[in-house]
Amino acid sequence: MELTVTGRVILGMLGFEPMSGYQIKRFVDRSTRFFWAASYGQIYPELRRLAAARLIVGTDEARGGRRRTIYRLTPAGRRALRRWLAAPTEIHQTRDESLLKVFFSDSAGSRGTVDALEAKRAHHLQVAARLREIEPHAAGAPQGSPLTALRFGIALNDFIAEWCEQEAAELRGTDESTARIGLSEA
Amino acid sequence: MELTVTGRVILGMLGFEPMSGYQIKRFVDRSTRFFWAASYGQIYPELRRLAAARLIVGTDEARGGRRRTIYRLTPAGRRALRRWLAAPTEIHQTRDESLLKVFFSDSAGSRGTVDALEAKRAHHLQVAARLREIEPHAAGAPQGSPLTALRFGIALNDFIAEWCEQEAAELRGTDESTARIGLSEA
DNA sequence: GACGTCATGTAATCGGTTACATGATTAA
DNA sequence: TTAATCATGTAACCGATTACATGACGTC
Repeated sequence: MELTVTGRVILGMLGFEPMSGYQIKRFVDRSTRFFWAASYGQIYPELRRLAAARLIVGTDEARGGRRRTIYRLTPAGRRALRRWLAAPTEIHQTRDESLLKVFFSDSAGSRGTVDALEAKRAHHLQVAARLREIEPHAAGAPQGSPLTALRFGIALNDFIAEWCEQEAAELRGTDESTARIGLSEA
Repeated sequence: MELTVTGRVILGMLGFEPMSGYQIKRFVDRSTRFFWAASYGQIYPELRRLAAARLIVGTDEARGGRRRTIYRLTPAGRRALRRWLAAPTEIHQTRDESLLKVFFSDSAGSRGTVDALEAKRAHHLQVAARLREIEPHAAGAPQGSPLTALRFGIALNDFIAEWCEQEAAELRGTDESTARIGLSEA
């Protein structure tokens, strides 16, 4: 029984506490979304697969006329979660379109790279700000390892923004100096 | 005519110089692969679509008995490339399984987070080393904006490795002190 | 009554990978 | 002659997103 990473995310979420599919989706949207998103179209079918594999069990806990299924880890599910956490991570493909634009930015003329770096910087500043909005002291705020991941996200986005800024400044500097000695592009 | 990002990558590659599908694949494997991969199963069909949209043209340039189609940008293709580079970037979803493990690492016991951070650190050290292997002074080595992207990759992976190391050290410290006063987990 | 939220689900589609097939050329 | 590389392609599959449908509850 091979699990998808999204399946493991669900196990991880249920490791915090029993939840419905809807609650998992909300939780993901407020936390892992920044480094691992999930949609209903993944979550509900995956919950069924996990239940079929006896890694989780769902109990009907309707609220009034609203049906609701709360899922919780089985002992086997908790073992699977621990096994995944202990196993070497094999998926590492990244997709960063803004870096792609930096890579190709020579095709956009002499100011291309500086523009691409500034756009990338703006994006990461925005993400860092949004991550900072996640109150670290309110009730329901991240603690323990989720907090570590949050702090990582903030540090990472700050770093990227700063790197882009410095690099852009440097490129603007060399651009100016080549302009001064008459070597700049038209 | 909406292009996929992989389609733009192909345009970007052909912006450097005319190439065959095979050469594009090799180029990608040595460069953008770290932040945007592409397989033959994407490249060849995409080349056809781009040719059908008149953004690139292919000319038969067989070498001996080996057939070969070299593609180059049309003026419209170059315009599309520049338009993409100038447009705001809309795709920003990241997938980082090793960070996911940090996020959930409380479920792996008291040493979980430290272990997850160390695993993440090891991975990024490895990537940084591989990026450094890309010789910056040999012929065919990255220059201009590709070099900027390479230096970004190195700086980024160095930063992540260092952050993980410091965080792990700090956590080990607090873990020890709680152990000393008798508050550690079994 | 309308809107927002709780709650569950599915069908169509998409972007992408994997695995395979074919065949020529070159170097060991 | 064998292996590596050049070169092009496709079919099956997979994970994931999008868009839609359904319906109950709370509140303005």
